[in-house]
Amino acid sequence: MRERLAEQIQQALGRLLRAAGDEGPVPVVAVDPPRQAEHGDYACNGAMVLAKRLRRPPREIAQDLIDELGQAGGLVSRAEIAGPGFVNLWLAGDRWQGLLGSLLRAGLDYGRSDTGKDQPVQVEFVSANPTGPLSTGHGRQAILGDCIARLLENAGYDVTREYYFNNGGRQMRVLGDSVKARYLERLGRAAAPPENALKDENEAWPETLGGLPVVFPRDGYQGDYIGEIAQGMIDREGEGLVDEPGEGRFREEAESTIFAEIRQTLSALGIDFDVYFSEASLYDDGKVEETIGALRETGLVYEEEGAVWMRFSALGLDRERVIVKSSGEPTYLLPDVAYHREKFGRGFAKVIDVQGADHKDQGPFVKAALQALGLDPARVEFVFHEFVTLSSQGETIKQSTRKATFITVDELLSEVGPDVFRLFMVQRRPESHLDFDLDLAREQDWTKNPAYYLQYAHARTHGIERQAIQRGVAMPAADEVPAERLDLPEELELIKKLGEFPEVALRAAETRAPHHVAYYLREVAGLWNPYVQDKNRHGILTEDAELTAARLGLTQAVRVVLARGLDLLGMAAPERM
RNA sequence: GCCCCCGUAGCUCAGUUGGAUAGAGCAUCGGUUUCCUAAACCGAGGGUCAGAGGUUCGAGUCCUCUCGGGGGCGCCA
Repeated sequence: MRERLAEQIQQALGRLLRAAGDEGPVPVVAVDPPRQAEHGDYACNGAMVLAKRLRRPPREIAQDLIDELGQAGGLVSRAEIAGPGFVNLWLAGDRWQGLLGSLLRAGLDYGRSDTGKDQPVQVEFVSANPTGPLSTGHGRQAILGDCIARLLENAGYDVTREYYFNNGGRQMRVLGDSVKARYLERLGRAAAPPENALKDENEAWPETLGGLPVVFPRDGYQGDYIGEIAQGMIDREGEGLVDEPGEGRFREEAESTIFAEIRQTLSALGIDFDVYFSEASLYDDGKVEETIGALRETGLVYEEEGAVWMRFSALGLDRERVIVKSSGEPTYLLPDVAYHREKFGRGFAKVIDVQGADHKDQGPFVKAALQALGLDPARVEFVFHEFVTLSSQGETIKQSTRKATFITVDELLSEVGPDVFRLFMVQRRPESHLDFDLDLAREQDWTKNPAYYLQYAHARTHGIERQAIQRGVAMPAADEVPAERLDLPEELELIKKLGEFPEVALRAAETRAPHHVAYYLREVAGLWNPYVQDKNRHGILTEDAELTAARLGLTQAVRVVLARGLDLLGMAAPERM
């Protein structure tokens, strides 16, 4: 409806320009729902945009525009000039009610679009290395990535969810060494480092303690889960592994155990990945070697101090980077470039990498390297999200990754459940810091907890239906809703709001910003809940059968939008609570 | 020192890609109601949009500078 109106306006503006002898292109003008309802259903700024080109006052042009627009094919019932030259437009009364019919006919397809037309898109997110349980920051990324994927699917894209994990390199060696150290400690063959030395990097680190060697790495992983993995190995293998290197069985055991737990956590969040991609496979398949070769051909690779560098300054960046260390081991950057080459090879039209703010600096280097390789860097898009803090009683809960005193996703989930978790994690725009208010999240009162507020609004539509059935009234079929009977201001406002859903979903997809959906749902629920509650003025189930059918139709429409919106956020839409 | 993000009500945050009188939740204070879900609904107060310039019909939004917070600037990932 908005498109049709905008089109009419563009054409009218074109006629105005040509009449004034201006053959230039017609500028695209805004046709937006204004903040204030008194300003009409839509407002257009076209007159002000054209003022300079036509060298006439905007209000005069606005009048011409209205004349030219006529009744716009019956779409518009009223048009007014306002303020500096806005044209406020009111749609013909039955247009909104008509919207209700088309919404109901679309049903659960309402709000879908084919913008993506089956284009393959990859969303890569979480990608945490299997060195420990998921932290709240990973949790945010998991929800953000999954919601972006859902939004893209809703827009018709063929989405692949991918998890890239780094299972080579130093971190994994340290992980294996940490487990082995705990293994030896538990067998009485090594001493645990003193607490104060673990907590404070400036404390002395003893070689031996009570006659036993201290083998735990200085930068080892300190979480309790490390000891549990070690204990598991003792239970199964006894002392048979004392001569096994940390890099071997210990590393493997830790990786597989931790990774299984991560997948379990993701599953509890309702997230399924299509592909788990291991960095190691890039080496096994020769992709890393291939990439070095290709980079060398760009002429931007050189050797210095025994390391292999790439001249990124020639690509407009502020410094050079090492791609292969003097030890012969590639840096993180190299397999990352190889990984993106591999992604491109899989034919994705677009590759979206969701990453934490600490990776912000890396994006440009990957893109520059791809460009140097003759690949289109615009096919990669980075979505960076800021960090998460937890607060309670107005105070921030202190967390430290190194000391493993951070709150895990699992711990949080055991308190608040996946739906609350998801909503809280997706309520902020990615580039804002996110303060997770534990007290509000734990709140059971549905009027206070924003997640329950949305879900209850949905459950209420079912509550009304149950009540209707009890009274022998059925929900009306989509084509049998006498929508013209819905003429209360709050009903029209609600219908108008429901009509925004497709635009909101599409915009959220295009801007990779699921929080828009969360805010929109709050608005819908914020209109719907009071409407239902205010039964003194208007019950849903009335003596008037026709009016009741109309209001049940509205109930159904609200249910569709809330159900679809909750689904875009990956939240359950319960029928009762 | 350089780069990126953020700064909006007491608190946590939105702000439709530059539109009209800047919004929501929580908290606070008042009023109504006892219901299709466990109490809900209505209303009020609260703002120099960090600050200063600039761009233009029009700036919370774009540009420059300053201040404050976070992140990054490694042959870590």
